[in-house]
Amino acid sequence: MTQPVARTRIQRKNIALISEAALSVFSTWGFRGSTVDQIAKEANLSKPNLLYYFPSKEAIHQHLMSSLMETWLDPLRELDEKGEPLEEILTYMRRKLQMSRDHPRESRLFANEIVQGAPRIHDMLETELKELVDEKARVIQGWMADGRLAPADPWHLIFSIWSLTQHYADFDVQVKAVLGPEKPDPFPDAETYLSTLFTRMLTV
Amino acid sequence: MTQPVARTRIQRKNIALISEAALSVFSTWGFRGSTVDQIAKEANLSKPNLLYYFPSKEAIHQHLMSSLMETWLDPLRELDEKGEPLEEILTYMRRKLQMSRDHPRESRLFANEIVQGAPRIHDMLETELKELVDEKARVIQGWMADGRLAPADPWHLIFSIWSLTQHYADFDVQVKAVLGPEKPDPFPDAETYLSTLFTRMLTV
DNA sequence: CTCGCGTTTGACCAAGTGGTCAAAATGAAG
DNA sequence: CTTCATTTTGACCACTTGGTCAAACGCGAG
Repeated sequence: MTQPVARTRIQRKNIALISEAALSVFSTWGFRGSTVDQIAKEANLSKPNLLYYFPSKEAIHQHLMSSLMETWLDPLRELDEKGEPLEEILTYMRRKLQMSRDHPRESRLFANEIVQGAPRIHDMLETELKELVDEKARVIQGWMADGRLAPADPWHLIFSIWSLTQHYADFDVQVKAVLGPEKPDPFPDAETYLSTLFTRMLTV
Repeated sequence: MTQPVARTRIQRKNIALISEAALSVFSTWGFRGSTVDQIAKEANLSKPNLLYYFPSKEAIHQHLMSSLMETWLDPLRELDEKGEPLEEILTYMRRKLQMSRDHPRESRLFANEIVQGAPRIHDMLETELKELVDEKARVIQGWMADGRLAPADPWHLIFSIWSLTQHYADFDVQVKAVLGPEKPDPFPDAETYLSTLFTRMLTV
């Protein structure tokens, strides 16, 4: 399944260049709205040269998606059954918010893909993602059953963390337009607001 | 500014047909990912015939966006200073959730546009949208100052209502994939969850 | 019935699309 | 400094794209 990683220095460098460029382009225009020329130009490579490293536009996108799915799910994986429940969930929320701040392009790449029906990652959602969410939802359910968190649907709780945190990356233009130029960085306020929200929601 | 409305029966019918088709196509593929051919086929018109009613792909998109922006903001406009605060906000949330259920394509159309940097509606966001949000945020701020709602940043409160409700339209594929086939309609649970969330958040 | 205006269309175009290929340039190992 | 595999490129291709246009169609008022 997994191909042997790039050997030569040049290969490593160019594959990294292409990934970077493709991330920018795909996250801005979506798959169908992006062109190989755009990606090549952004990576400072000629189009045939780019296609020497990846056989097709599809392949670039697949490469990006699978290498990103890993890191994207990491924060949820770290949610620890043995930790203090509220603190675990607040930490998860903060990690996700941090990712929206530090990796907005990655967030938008997923957003684009999913809004447009996730044709290229639908399987991953139904297997890998579903299994992880189900597992963690049951952990949260356990905490609630033990009276350590106020009761609520744990699946929708997870959805709400995703939607609230990713909103600040995916809809960043809208957030900035509404808050205006005197509030160029919404993240500090967002963190305060979201901490309050989930604390009030989950405190017994 | 506003063109005289369609005169003949045929014009009305075809403009409606095109709008319908364009909504489906644009909301699924984004602006750059959509083609005039697709829209024409979806509307059962030939491409030149479609371009007889709208001068360009851009024009169709603009027409859609401006006629939608209206209805999209209506629920927020109805938030009434004189009403019972918590009830007003819960009603707003429910209306937005209802729109996600009943008009997911409209929601995705906006999502696509904004995720991709809102190049065609940026002005509207900074003027029309910002003014409305500022106005309503100050109303909410007043309620909080009067001790009728628990304190919280009203702008981020509005963002959170948007993000949470639209999530069920925009990321519907993901939600359905995670919940699995035995839970084909997430909306009833979503409404319960969100009602609880905002009640706990805002009750003094 | 027929005339004119609104409507529809097939054929067409230039530009852009994803992708190929043979040939040229370049690097690293001996 | 040679040699050979790796890397890079210009030219090219078939197809799709947004958009045009002249000609044909058809509906309703007189």
